[in-house]
Amino acid sequence: MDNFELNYSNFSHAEENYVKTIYHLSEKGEDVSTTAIADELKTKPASVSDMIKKLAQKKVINYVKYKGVNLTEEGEKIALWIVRKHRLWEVFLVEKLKFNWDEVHEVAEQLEHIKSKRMIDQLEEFLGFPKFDPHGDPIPDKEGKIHFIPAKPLSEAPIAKTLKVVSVSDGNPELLRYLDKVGVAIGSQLEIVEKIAFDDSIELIIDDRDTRLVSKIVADNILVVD
Amino acid sequence: MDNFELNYSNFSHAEENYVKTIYHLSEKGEDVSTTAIADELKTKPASVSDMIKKLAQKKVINYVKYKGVNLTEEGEKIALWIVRKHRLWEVFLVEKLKFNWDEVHEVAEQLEHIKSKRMIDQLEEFLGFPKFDPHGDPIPDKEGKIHFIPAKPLSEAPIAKTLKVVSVSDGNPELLRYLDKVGVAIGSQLEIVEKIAFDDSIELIIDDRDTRLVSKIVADNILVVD
DNA sequence: TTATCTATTTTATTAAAACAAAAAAAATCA
DNA sequence: TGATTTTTTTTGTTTTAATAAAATAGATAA
Repeated sequence: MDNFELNYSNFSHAEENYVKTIYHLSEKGEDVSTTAIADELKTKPASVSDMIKKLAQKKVINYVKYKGVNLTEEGEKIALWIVRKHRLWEVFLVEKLKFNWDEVHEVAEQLEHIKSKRMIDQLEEFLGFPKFDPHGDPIPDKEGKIHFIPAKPLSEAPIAKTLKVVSVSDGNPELLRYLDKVGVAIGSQLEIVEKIAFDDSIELIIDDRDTRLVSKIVADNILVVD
Repeated sequence: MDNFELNYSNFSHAEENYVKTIYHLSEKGEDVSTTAIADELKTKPASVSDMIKKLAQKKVINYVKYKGVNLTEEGEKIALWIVRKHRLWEVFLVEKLKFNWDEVHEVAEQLEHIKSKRMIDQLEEFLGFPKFDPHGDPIPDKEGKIHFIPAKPLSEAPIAKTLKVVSVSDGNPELLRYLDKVGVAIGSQLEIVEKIAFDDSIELIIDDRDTRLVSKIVADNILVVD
């Protein structure tokens, strides 16, 4: 409580990455499998099995052999603390250092491991207490609270309604550059004209101007509200 | 030349710390001993012996058994690149995040290992191309050039002359807090009134106002020009 | 100049995090 | 259900960076 980070300074770089990955993978609610973690971290299931045991001992995950893992309350706190750092640094890179939104992820992956609660709280103030990162993802506050926007993927949104883009998947720079090209940004207005049943691609109007066809995979990675 | 950092991304955290330490220890000109490195890095001579061999293989140091080490040209470039990062981050922490000069070292030690030339060059621009860090140490430019000010320790400065503080040793937070208390900062004017031969302490006037007695060890860590 | 002391290096271990190969459990399919 | 496939775990190695203890080189002193 007092010093949010002191408690977490026993965690190595690698451990932090596992906790963060498990956090992201369990956003769907289910237990996370060994292979899912291995794929995400570009490592092998054997390595994951090992690390999982260690993290279970440290009480940051619940682990039942062969059944997958999920974060404990403590584990979630740690994950949110890392996510907070990651997203605040992303804002800094875009707002202050003129990075494009497709260029920040890799550097933020490094910066998120810097240990200094003081620095992050000051950074947040310096940035004017932003609520979202450059991709529209919410930034946990200093107590680790995070406010989710109830958005859905464009691929599941209703037809012929005015939609607003609230966030896009941040992991893939190519997607972000593609969105730049077609003029989709956070806050853009979209309207679905037609869903092509054959391949689930979507024809839409962007900001009442351009008509575009986007593939299902693109539509999956754009979150909208109506 | 093109990407200053890409060439250096083969270096681990630990290796970078060794190179940086050897750089600082060899500022006096002589070869650096195994024990000196071990003391500085709070590790054991046996560990240093191991690492030294690896760094010599990587051609960043010249190493003759039992005779100590010094940096090659390549090694010096790497050291200067790390120093550049460290000092720019220190400026950021003080100027933008309101850290005091005694609070920045530890965090900068972490930040200096972040690999992104782009970020550092942008950071430098964002900070207005500062030439010195908060302790008065010069910041290497993007080509790794560094401009030393020909200063000497207060303990070796002449008596009864107007002196200007150009830098102070950054490693010790307690010294920095002490200097805050007695009103010595970068740019302060000092005049030595008397050198006490018995213990080499120095009586001086600070900014034409306060008279103070400082110990030799303090005077060793304040660099001045006249 | 030999003996002693100190600094350095070598050797053998340890811990973290990874991997491949083998073994075991769970899931799927026929 | 039983057989096969897939997933997960175990076992045994590897690499990096550290350590302690032992061996050796260099410096110092008698």
